Amino acid sequence: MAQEKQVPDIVVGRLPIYLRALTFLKTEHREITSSQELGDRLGISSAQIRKDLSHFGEFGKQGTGYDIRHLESNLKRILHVDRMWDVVLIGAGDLGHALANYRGFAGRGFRISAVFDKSTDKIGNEIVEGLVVEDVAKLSERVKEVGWHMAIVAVPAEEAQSVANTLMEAGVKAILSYAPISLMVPSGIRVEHIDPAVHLQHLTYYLG
Amino acid sequence: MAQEKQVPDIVVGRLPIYLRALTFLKTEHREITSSQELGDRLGISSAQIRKDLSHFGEFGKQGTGYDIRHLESNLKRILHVDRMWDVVLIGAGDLGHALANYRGFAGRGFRISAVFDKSTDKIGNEIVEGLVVEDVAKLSERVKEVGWHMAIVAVPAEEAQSVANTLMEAGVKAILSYAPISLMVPSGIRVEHIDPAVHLQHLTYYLG
DNA sequence: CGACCTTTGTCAAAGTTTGCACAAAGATGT
DNA sequence: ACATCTTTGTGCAAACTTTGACAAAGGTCG
Repeated sequence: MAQEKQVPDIVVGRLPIYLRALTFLKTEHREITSSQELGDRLGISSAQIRKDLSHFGEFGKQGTGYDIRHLESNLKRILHVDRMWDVVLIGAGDLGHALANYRGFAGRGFRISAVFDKSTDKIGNEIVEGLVVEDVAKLSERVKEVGWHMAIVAVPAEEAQSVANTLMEAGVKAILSYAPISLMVPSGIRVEHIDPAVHLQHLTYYLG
Repeated sequence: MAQEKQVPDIVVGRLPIYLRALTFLKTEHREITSSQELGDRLGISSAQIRKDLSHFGEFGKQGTGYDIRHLESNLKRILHVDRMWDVVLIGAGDLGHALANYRGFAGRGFRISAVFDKSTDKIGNEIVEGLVVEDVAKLSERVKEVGWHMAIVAVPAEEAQSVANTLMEAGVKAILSYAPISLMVPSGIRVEHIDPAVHLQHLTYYLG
């Protein structure tokens, strides 16, 4: 039943979680797992995991479960992270710094390949080995020249929409935004938002 | 219909987004808005916004819309951010640094009130004015003493589960984790995960 | 070999979430 | 004062998502 119909976005959103769990199991030198075990670890029902995976093919073996490396490589293929994506980062503040230095991207398909900021204090600085902060005024030009498809926005709320507009106009198709506003984008462009205060507020609701 | 039945978690999860949008409208010196306008800005249908809010009471006025300050203060009350929450941060790496320095928490109900790390290089450093990194070995003791209810975990994957266990054992009820693993927690404890690679992989699915 | 155990992939049912559509209430403008 | 416009809150139906259950397939072990 490989992708006859469009796969629900909510299912797609769980695949990276499954992939992460498989990579973790590998660090424990495990070779085989089951929907039951994955579900227990992730707090998801085993039926849901089987159903989700069934949208893309048959990866398991009855009576045994899933070969971890096999399922992992299939999920990487499905998510298109069986290649390396160059990502452009806008914002070289504390957060931009943390992202540029984050060691976790490489093993999961991503490389921060350029950093932009508007502050003259930061432009020209080598934020991390081999990565010099460029002037955001050159952003549009450089995106068109290099052809990046993905960007991470780590600028203050006031600047985020205008940076996003520049990126989209220059051809970027997917944005991960850390700015505490909801970016408005036309259909065809995909955005994900990360805002720690939103998550904390979701938690406090239940703290009564 | 104020909270007769339990409100779905998916609805609760949208409230902080609504709250953020209202705060943003205030920066534009707006006083009134409508479900239509909010929906357009957030990419959510107006009916959904009205329905979500109706779980908690009636906040709008027919023919007019919503008074921004009135709805904002109600949402703050509902989410329990009409007070300040002290949050303990574990991990004083680049990310911990960015979080400790983040100016955005204060206006939204949160204050990082202590930082812990295991590295002797970091313990004793003043990570930000008035906030000295403490030894994670003292974490349990200090949490029990002070009684924090919320924590942010910004340590490497290998240490995250054990830090979370310490926190829960010491009485923490809600955790925001930046570690790239799914924390296993008993029911009664709430966890939210932030993992940029997960979001990026969700995006690459659609980049074909 | 055969009995028994495990686990997948899938169907149908149950449960949840969203969106339409509209009455009621309030605004606006002549 | 009235017609017209706007916008809420909600009942209902449609769409979507999750779960339970099970046949089929494969493994284990005496």
